[in-house]
Amino acid sequence: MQSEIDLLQGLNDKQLQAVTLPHISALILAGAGSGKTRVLTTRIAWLIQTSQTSPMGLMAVTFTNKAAKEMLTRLTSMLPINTRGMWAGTFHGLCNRMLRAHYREAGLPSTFQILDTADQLSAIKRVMKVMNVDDEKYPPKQAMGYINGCKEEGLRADAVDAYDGHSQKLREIYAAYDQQCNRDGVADFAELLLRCYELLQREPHIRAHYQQRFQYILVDEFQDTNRLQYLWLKLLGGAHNSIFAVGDDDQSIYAFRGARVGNMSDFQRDFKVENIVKLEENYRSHSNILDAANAIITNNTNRLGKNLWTSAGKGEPIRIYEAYNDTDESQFIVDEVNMLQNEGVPLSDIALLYRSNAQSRILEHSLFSANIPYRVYGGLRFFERAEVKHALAYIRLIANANDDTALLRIINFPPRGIGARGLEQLQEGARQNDCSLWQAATNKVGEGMLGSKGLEGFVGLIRHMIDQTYGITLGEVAEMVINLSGLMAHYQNDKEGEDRVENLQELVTAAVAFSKQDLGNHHNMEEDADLMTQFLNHASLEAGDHQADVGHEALQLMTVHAAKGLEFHSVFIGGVEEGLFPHEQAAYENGGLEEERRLMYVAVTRARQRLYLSYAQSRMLHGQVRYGIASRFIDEIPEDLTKRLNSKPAAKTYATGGQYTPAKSTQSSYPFKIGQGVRHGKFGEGVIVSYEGNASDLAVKVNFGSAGLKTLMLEYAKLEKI
DNA sequence: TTCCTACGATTTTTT
DNA sequence: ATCGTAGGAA
Repeated sequence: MQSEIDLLQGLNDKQLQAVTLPHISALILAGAGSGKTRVLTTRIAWLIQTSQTSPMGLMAVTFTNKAAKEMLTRLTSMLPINTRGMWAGTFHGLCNRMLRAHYREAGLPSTFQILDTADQLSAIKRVMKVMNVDDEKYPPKQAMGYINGCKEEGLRADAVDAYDGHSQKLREIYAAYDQQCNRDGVADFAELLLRCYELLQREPHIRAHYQQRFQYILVDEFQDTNRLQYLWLKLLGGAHNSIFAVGDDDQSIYAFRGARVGNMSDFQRDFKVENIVKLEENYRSHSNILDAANAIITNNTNRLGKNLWTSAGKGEPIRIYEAYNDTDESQFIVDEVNMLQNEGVPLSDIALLYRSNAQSRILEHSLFSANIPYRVYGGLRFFERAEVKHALAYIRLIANANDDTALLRIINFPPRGIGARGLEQLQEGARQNDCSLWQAATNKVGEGMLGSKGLEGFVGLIRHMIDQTYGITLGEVAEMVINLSGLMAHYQNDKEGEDRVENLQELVTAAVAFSKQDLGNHHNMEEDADLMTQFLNHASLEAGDHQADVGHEALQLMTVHAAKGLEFHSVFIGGVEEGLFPHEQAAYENGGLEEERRLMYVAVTRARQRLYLSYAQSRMLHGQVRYGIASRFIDEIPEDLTKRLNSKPAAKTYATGGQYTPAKSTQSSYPFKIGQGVRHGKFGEGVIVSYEGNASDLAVKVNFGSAGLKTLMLEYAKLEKI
């Protein structure tokens, strides 16, 4: 057993202060690269080692499975404890666990399944169809956003305000959707949190149980919590427990999905936090990089206030490159990457960051031509792939035949002659008897209805599968399902189906691995759902990681969002242009620009040694040429921290691209930046949102608020800066 | 039932 | 440009 001294060794004063705080609620403002995870894990280790609590007496909450895993890994390297059974995980994972343990009180079947986003959307479409809602007027995606938004605010349909016909209809859809989920015995992601919150609120003895148990609650990335998550924490934190919240308001980049930075100040107020511990010493980057990051973020208002510093030297200047178009930009990046490689920097320690995924294509193209191995993060995760979801849907039906979402996914896949009419009859039957589609199907088959051969086959198949399941392992179940369902044969016959066949095999492997890993995991009988259900949960809650992990020897390409929490020797940020970064869409949103700036702050602070910023005078976007100017964020970096790799815009001629004429001087083409406030004779005051057209025929899109969004020819509009 | 075409949208993303 | 979806034709 290591001594306390060992545990605390090497911490700086602030870190030490944070780690050894007494049993009070505290807010740790942890800047980028300030050792946040270390503080969090050391705090846990210290609490346990000094016997202030046991591994069972605390709860640690994170946003991603990756963060949870890393925390536990580090913890076991500090203390020889078994972390299995510890309440450390994501909000969703922990809520799921509570709901499983108290499924009766929560009003859920013991085998309830979790809908991922795609499942949820199809469930909503289904409800809307039953309700005969015009999906032109109410796009299902929008309805989903509405429903999730409400749930994340902690509101059920009956508690939501509806002002007009439109919102009343949405509320109706919400109510009907919840009803359908209840009947199917399924819960979407937001439902896990809301139902758990309601459970704790409604059942005093359950609430008391957990409040007594979790005397210490630790929360990571607190700035990303939404309202419901905060309410949930508040409920669990109770009156006597301590919540140790770690976060960084400057790195809040998820407001668009409901994160409320305001939770940080609410927390201070509600939990009477006296001291905020600020971790400002950065162990990652040289000071030029940090100074640039500080200079950028200073332009935001309403910050809790924090300034990163380092004892490392100034380091290299920030390199800025102005490309004349996107091809030039990616070529520049390729050249520099080659140089870095020659200098001995491993490819996996170099990252190409961009604001939007669309930017990766051209980079990939250049990298491919230059034979540089790269890895792009993002896209579909393993458990989200169609073939995997199909196989899982069969398993879901075995676990809970009332799961209509699962049934609809595979009732006719692989094709077995159940077409639209047959399905409609089935749904009608289900509606009349107010039962699940499966029950309707068995009824129909039981009655010996004619003309439903396909249906008969399907019901027989599922029943057969259920029979087969008894007494075999999870891996064997997976194997049995992909074979009996015909999925495997279907993809084997498809000449494009090679990858899919592999993924199905991989699913069997995953199932086998899961049951092995799970063998040692049966401590707690009360929350011991059967293995199949656990595996399905695992598939929904951990669809696989989007974020980079142990890099193979490949260049790392990802969005800035995906780069949060990571660091690299060298970082390229591409497309640092007005309209792209900050993104033009952000100009519409309240506080959108500040979030973009925080995003830039996150991007900049990923670099240890070297940082490149590049922008292009023109770029292909949505099949059209767009002209851009350098992002305001570049202007916000003091000149003396930067080095222009090519001379400044003015009268530059481009030797590399003789066939192109450079765009006009940015000065004359773009009198206004995106986001600039303007006044118009007729429409009043507005904000420049984007540019359209080419340099000789330039139009601006201006958001005039009440007067709406207008596209104006710059030449005639007579706009005035305000 | 399957395949093709036309249309629309297209910031960021975890669970 | 390009991708996914929805709806119609073979």
